[in-house]
Amino acid sequence: MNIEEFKLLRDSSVGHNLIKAARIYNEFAIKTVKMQLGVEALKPSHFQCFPHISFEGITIVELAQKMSITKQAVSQLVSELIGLGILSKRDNPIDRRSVLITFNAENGLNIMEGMKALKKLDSEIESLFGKNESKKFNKQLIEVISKFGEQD
Amino acid sequence: MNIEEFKLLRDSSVGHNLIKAARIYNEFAIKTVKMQLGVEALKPSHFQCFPHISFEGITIVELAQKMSITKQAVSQLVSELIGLGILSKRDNPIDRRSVLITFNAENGLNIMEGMKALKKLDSEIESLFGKNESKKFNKQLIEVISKFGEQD
DNA sequence: CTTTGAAGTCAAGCTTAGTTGACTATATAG
DNA sequence: CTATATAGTCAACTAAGCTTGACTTCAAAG
Repeated sequence: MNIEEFKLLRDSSVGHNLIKAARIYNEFAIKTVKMQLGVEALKPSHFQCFPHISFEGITIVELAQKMSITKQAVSQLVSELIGLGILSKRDNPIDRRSVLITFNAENGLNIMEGMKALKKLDSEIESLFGKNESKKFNKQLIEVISKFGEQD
Repeated sequence: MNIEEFKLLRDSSVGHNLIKAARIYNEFAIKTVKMQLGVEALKPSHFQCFPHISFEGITIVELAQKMSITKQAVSQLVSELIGLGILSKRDNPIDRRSVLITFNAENGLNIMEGMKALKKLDSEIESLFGKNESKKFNKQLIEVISKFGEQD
């Protein structure tokens, strides 16, 4: 392999662009949602919780399993998010040791604004590519996930 | 927005899949290159150096600028990579304060094996999508980067 | 009703990936 | 020749994002 080959490889790598695109998109998304929620203290790690929080509620231990981190770490993240008014906790009627974590209903409007902001980002990708191409792009991402992924 | 809408949004988000695909691909790539290089001590942060290292050589300060971190941090990373036999240092003939960092020529074979392993991953994406679709996918990633990115 | 275990919390410590400040050696402008 | 600036290194510190271990409270099996 000579220098030119190396440069070509380095600059044309799909993998490299995949990682770079994700990093840039993620930074943009965090900035956008923070602005929409008006919560400057929101950290990247907080975002990892959201996809697993349902309106029915989820326990700390279940959340920890889904996020593949310890329940102690989750406990910390959740208490921060409750402090920020984003999540809330209620007793689990069928097991008084555990609690059910949900989005904070009183602050529901803000959450929805945040979700809408994310949706808007998604639709910006859609308008960038066109609807059909955007769907195909998404399908390709899912293929990459199942090709190289083990869990989830 | 009701529960079903929320779930749909959460699971179909292109952005979410972009981030997930990149994370999974990255983990897989690091594992693969580590195996090929036979260097268990290689850390994710080390990978950030490679795209900026040319065969002509680059100084610590230049590398720091490209990576957008301090020269002190780069100095640390580079000395680790030299310790691992991956990079090497030579005097800069036109400025004796600085050094030129290159890939280690004596260990060149291994580096090329690592590069080939990465290239193989790329070609696995290509064979997953087909050549034309793969090119389009790459072009779309570049569009995302320029849409949401500021620097680079 | 006792033992065993699971849910959650508190506190301490760890790793990664940096930053900041002080220093040495060399370059360069005047 | 001197003053100032730049390249690199060393060491100490910081922040994020965890883990580990000890503890309390409740559940559930015998």
